[in-house]
Amino acid sequence: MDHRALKDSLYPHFARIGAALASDRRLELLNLLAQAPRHVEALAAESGMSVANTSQHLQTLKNARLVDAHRVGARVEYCLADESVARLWLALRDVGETRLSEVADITRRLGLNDSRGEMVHREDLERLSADGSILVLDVRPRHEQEHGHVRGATLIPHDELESRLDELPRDRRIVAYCRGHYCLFADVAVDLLRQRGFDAVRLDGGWLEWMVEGRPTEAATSTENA
Amino acid sequence: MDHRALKDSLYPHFARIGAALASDRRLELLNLLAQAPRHVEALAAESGMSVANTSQHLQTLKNARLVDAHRVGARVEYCLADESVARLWLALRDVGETRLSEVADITRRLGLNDSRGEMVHREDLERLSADGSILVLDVRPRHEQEHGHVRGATLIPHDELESRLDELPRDRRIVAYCRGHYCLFADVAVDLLRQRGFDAVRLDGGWLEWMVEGRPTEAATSTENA
DNA sequence: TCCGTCGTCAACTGCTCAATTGAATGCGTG
DNA sequence: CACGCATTCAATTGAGCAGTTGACGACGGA
Repeated sequence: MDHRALKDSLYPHFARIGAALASDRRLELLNLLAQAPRHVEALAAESGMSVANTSQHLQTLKNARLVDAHRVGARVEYCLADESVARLWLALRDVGETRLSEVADITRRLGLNDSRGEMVHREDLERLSADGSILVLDVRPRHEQEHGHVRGATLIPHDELESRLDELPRDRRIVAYCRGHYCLFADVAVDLLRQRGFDAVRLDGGWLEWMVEGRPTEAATSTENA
Repeated sequence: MDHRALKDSLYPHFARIGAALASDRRLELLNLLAQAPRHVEALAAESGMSVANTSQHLQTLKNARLVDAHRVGARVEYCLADESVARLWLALRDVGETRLSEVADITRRLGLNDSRGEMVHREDLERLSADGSILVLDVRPRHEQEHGHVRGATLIPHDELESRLDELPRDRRIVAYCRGHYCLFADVAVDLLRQRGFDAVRLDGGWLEWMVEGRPTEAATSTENA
């Protein structure tokens, strides 16, 4: 039956997506783009690749329809195509975490477990933030904050934190977050804040997990997404 | 900082998983294994590959920790490693459906849209089944049914359906399901049942989607998973 | 309008992977 | 204890991808 033939013609298309995910460089680019759109040169700098190589990988991702590109003045800005792509990347990471022992080893050596006992979970954050018992602190780089952040969060990039401590309250717990599971900005921030006498913990996960779960967000100054 | 180096050493591991997903043959094997465990020869037959080739691809999947293998008598049975792998495969399919126009084209030519207006959604099925207003019918191959099925479903493999129509009620709606989104068993079954005067519709999705969402299931005769 | 900058394309090399064939391994059975 | 079957391994071929270098194209600013 040709139904069979048609159905089998689907798999090569899905395999195209798999092929796009088969390179560590491209996954790194996807991870960066999951935080905020960026132009090629920035992606090259942040990933440590040559511009030409970065461009090639971006073409591959674009052909697999995982990212979109559009010109902004002289530059070309790339962004994640869709929230389903972010979910795919999280699903891939989840399989790696649960199934690849090497990933668990590296995670342990990153010290990501040390503070595990003291994390606030995402489902609790909205309530705690709403009743004013905590302050939510975003310590990601500025342009990622501007592209979108947890609704109501205070925005202080990690490299400005030390000089802006006077903006933070000493009578409330501070919950810091950054890009996501493997990002250390929030851990570093929590360490600093504690040394200075603040009551600080990090959020379980980060912007990526928050957004994919459809929790309330806002961008720059205007509000979106109830 | 070596934190950076450690973090970057994660990506190659995730890319291993991506590489395992980069072949249409392997995705077909994964899709089959997502229904029920199988031995190599059965997988080779169902996928139309040589046994040696099938075995090689299974090794690749096993090295990426996406499937597990264990001996059963003279044979080696392969099964999906984890439910997170099923979620990954669904996430991949979802990106393909929303982003690849070719996939949408093929889906349309499969006629999967024709009956879309008449599908029962998964979140409604439990309720309808519990209060006895419908009968849930599983038309997948027998050994897939035995490995697990929707709790309370009636099990009639598609190739036995015509000869077992007397087991089905004429005073209740029948909701048929099969493997999942791209599987046609349920569509064929619904057509047949309607020709014979039954009130039949198909379920939106199938076993794969049902299981991944954690809905009630049972295996063979014994019950599990509340 | 011309120049400088940003990004892409083309060509090339080294490597990895898919599939085939044929041989070897390991298990259950007689 | 050896035979037979299911599966895996080894070796080979051809195709395809990663990364570099250098040239080209497109846009904004002066």
